[in-house]
Amino acid sequence: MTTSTEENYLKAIYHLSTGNQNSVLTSAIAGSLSTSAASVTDMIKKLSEKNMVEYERYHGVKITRKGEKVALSIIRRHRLWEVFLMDTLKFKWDEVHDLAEELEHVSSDELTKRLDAFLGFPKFDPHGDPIPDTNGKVHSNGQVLLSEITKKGKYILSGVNDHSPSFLQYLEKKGLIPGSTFSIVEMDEFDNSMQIIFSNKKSIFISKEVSKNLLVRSHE
Amino acid sequence: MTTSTEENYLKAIYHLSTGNQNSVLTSAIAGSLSTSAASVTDMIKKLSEKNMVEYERYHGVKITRKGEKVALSIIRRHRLWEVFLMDTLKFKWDEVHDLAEELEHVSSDELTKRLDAFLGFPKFDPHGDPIPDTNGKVHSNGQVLLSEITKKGKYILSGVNDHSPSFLQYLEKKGLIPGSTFSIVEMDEFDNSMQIIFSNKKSIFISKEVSKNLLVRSHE
DNA sequence: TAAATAATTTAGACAAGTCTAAATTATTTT
DNA sequence: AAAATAATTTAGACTTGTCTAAATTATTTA
Repeated sequence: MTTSTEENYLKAIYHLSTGNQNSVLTSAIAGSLSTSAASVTDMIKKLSEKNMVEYERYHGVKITRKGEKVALSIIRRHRLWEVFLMDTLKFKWDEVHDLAEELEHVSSDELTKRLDAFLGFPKFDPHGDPIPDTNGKVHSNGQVLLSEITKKGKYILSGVNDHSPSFLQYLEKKGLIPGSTFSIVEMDEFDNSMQIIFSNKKSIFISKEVSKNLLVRSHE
Repeated sequence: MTTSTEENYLKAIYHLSTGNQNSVLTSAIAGSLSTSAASVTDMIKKLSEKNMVEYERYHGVKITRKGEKVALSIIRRHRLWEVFLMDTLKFKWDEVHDLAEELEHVSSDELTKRLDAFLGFPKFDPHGDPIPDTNGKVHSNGQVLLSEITKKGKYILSGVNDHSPSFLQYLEKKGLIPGSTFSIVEMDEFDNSMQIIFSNKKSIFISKEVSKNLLVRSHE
């Protein structure tokens, strides 16, 4: 089986892999998990032994299908618990991430199955991120990073990539909540900032720092 | 703070203490946690450093008020999760113990508080055991071990001390579910077995092995 | 009460996961 | 393409929790 620690490494590697065809570098994993590069190297060897990742010395790792399945099952649990914490226990969206981080490691497929049923088989978590299904498939959902978008138009905020309370509180203050729709008014080539306008005519500026953590879908 | 392992030791020591004024012996803890006496000695020293137990070499430990508070807060979480698993997720009563054993270590007082409110502030878990309140008080509830009872009469099954699936399944088969009422018909001095009869006239024998794991209250 | 037995503790080792500092390999700069 | 810099790995150590085997202390038996 997998330990909680292994699961956290696999999640991090999975997240760093998406959108990105290349190998995931040791330093990226270390940064993401706030640990040392040396520790990452040790764990990578262990995961490689278990065929969860393909490891090439000095060149990072690629997650295997087996490792990806483990990662997706943890992400599935995480997002279901987030729905539970918000919908059932009425936590706020910036409070659920850390708790879900603990609950996701309770290892019972039956529990996950029943929780899913109780919640009414939700397809997205409170941050708008899709919940992988039992077979480890994600409804990719046409999501793109706002920072990658090149043409103006109407978009809907469908998810976030940074789940820290401070970021979520910032978004809320600005009116950027999953499901909110807006149009891009202007994009600045130099600093990659953009100006957007909501349906209520309120307009705000968004820096690259922010837009690279926002997932959006085209709206009509 | 306390680790999951420390919490499990404190729970075990607390349970072994109740009803029993004496010190808890190393071997009893080792038996209860299926670990070696040597490991118990090591952990006891650590808990003693933290003033969770009073330790006297070769003579076992007594739990302190501080240690007891930690134990009761874990037991509170455990029993609330059991209620959640049965009432909300529809697990059977012999399936909830092991899951609650994992969930109880998720450390958030806010989570416990909201779970409690969501469940409607239950006072007993599905096995009939009382749920300690936030201040670490247990409504002792007049419970006595069936094996300690000396006079015949009517009793109500209010809890169990063995939460293993096999024991619970055995009880269910015999009709012994929390809340069931029965009268003691006969008590055998030699092997400490007894015969009881339910209100529906069905009668069964109960061995000492079983009665020492059943908690009852006098019924009128 | 002395000998035998049982319980407990100590000593030394191991596994998982972590760290810092030093050595190695890649990459970038000039 | 060699030198400088950056990234990665190795070496060795530490912590938590565990174990077995040996030594010590308590308890029981005769």
